[in-house]
Amino acid sequence: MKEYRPNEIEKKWQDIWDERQPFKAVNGSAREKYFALVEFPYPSANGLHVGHPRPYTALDIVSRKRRMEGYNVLFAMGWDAFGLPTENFAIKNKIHPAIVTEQNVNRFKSQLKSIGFSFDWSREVNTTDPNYYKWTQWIFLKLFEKGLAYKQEMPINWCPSCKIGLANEEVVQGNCERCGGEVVRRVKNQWMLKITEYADRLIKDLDTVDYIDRVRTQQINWIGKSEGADIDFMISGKEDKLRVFTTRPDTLFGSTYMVIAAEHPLIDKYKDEIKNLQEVMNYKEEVSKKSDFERTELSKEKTGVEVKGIKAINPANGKEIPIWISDYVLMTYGTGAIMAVPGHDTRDWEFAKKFGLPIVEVIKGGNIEEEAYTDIENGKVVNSEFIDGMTPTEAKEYMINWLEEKKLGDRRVNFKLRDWVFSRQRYWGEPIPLVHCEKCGWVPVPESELPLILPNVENYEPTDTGESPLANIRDWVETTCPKCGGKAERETDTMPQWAGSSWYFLRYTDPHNDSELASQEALNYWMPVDWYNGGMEHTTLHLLYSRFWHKFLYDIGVVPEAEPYAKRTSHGMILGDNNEKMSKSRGNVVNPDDIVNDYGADTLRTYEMFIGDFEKSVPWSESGVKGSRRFLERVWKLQDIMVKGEGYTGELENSIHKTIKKVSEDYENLKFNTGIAALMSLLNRFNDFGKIQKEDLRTYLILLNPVAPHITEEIWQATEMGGYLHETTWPKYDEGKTKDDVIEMPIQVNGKVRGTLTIGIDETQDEIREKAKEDENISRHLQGKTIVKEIFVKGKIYNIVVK
RNA sequence: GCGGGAGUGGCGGAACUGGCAGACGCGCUAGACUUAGGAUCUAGUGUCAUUGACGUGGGGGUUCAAGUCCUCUCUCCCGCACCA
Repeated sequence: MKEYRPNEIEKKWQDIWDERQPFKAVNGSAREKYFALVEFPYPSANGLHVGHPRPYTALDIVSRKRRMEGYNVLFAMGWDAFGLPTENFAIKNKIHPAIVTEQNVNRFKSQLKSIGFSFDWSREVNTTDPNYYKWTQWIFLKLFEKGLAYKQEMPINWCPSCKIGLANEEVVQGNCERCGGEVVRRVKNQWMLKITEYADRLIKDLDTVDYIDRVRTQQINWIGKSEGADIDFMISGKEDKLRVFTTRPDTLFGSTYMVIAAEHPLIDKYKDEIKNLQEVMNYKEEVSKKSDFERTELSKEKTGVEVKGIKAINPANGKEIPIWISDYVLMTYGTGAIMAVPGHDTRDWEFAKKFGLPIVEVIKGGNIEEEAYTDIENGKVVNSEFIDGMTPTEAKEYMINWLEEKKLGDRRVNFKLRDWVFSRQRYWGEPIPLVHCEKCGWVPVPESELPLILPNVENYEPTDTGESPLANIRDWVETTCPKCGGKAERETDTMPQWAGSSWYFLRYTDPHNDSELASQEALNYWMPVDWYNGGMEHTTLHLLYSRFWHKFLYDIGVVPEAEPYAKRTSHGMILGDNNEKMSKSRGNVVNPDDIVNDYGADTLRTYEMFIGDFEKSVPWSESGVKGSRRFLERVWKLQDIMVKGEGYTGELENSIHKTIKKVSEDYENLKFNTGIAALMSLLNRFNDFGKIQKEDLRTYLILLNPVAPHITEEIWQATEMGGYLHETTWPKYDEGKTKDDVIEMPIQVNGKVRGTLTIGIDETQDEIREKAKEDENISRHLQGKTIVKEIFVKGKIYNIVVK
């Protein structure tokens, strides 16, 4: 027998796969389909790192298994290639981002190929390809047409010294990453997408799909539906109202002051009557430097300023209460103003304590001297006139009706979810296909003119006015209005990277279609995605954005299903061997090329699946890699112990059936680590027994094939199993042969194991009790005691309780 | 801070629905083979302790029985909307 040389055999099989195309997905097939999806990567200049292959291998295993089960499988790959790092790299190195992208894609592709994934490469997509982004732009125009895209003043991070807008990531603790100067927030008119219009459906339809719990709950909480009321507080002495949103109208009588966001229009409106306007404006200036995230941090000391000169009236009891501004109230949530109930809200309580504002108890049940009592399930309403004695939940409902009746407010459902800021003042993104005409306003570029090609520029740096680099290309910007033919200017902002990644899986179904984003037949056949695996970090943005777009496409009749993904799972991150996140700066990045060269792709794949719980993050370990290589060496040597014989070896038969069952189930349930462990155990069993027959090996190779496709194909061929392993069918097991007739049952005395008995599966409790009494060790613990209770769980345990 | 998740030997992890904690692998120890060993094979390996006790981040509880359930608590990781 030859030595195991992974580099040779892996190249050999990859060439055979390229030649024979066994992983090609077929459109219009009569076979049942299976659409497996992994998140397509951002092709960075650093190349692949060992974190990438983890999810890819997992769904490659599922895809390979499905093909052997007879499915027509769609498993493809592409490139999410627009984005900031490429642009920054291009600026720094004076290379066009398209060239940088091409280089990176080539590198990624050859790396992925060397690992032997069964992607259908004929369906490769690239978000920066005009034939692709034509349809990204098309979807945007449909959103615009349906009124789901609108312009709004939104803050951006602005570096006054570099004179450019910065991404959040480029702001490090309030300072510019480039020059270190202080970053301020500056408003800019930006394109927004109304994802909030879909908020309710994005929650509700989670019931129709199979997402792992943590993804589901994180999405629900991110959307953050809360039910309550909008309440109007009169401004004292004016015919003007201040509207607040609250989830606790039951505590209205306990509202002793109000807080409005620093940006609230009320301040501007009454600036002549505010006695401490300078102080208020100074505070507003301070707040404008902070992000929402910093502003709402509870741990920090509360800050705020009273707006002197104007007061509000609590509509429940007519009392006059002060108005404050504070950074913990955000203009982006609710109405930008709150009624503060310090007795029953933690942040209000802290604020009131700090500034000496009155705290009134309106729900009995806690000690409001010590802390806010926020329980809505328990307690009784007090000090609240007509709702005294109710439970908070009853009072909430009563108050909402009361407010509506008195025209003091309305029932209101609010979402934490905010609309999607869709504009970027950047070069390397899809141009937004709209032109602005003095007469006609915003007019879409006609569909026939799509794709609107991203023009070449000399300089990719954003302009010092905060516009995108495209704004400098005057002959591109200046155009005519498609509607009236008059002078018009193009939108110069580009789309965020999320745009292209919100629908890429649809393109996989029909990647070369130039008249539709994908044909109806292709979408009807392939959608929805049967299994989508990706990182937890994409749960609230990418996953939600793509569900939103898909629902929109469903509403306009482009896609056949309301939900894009039938099933969503998530993998853990691979950390460096020092247990920290892999990063260039930490110097702990492992390149998969090195592992493939030194140990082989099959070893890399096996190790990544065996490394630990697929759903948890795990540190990389080079010695663990060696262990996986050793395992494959031992698999290779199975050829040495093969003997003549028909069917399974009798003594090994039950173990084989059990392993088929275990491995088949584990591959379906993200339990790749225990699946491989079962294969290792069976290997040990084979070696202990000393000889195996052809059929034993045959089944073994099929079970291992999805994890280690090259070595198994090679052994398959070397042992003349016939045909190709990738063309064979997945083995079946006989349930009866997975069960043992005789088991080792632990016998406990007072809950402690005092011995194990070998018993037949059908033996009765009485029989086992007698056996237990005969056992030396067990009987010693029963000696001189009386049996007070016996617990017998058939096939599991027997516990004798004595006194 | 808010939202989500995780803590089990020296290390990665396993444990179905509450039923023998530590499968499988790494590492380590001893032995065999070998000119050699960072190769391979064999045996052992939770801790302490002479037949037993202790042991799943920590405290309390429920139960015949708890890694698993309840309660309080500590630590770490992910996300927070312009990184993808």
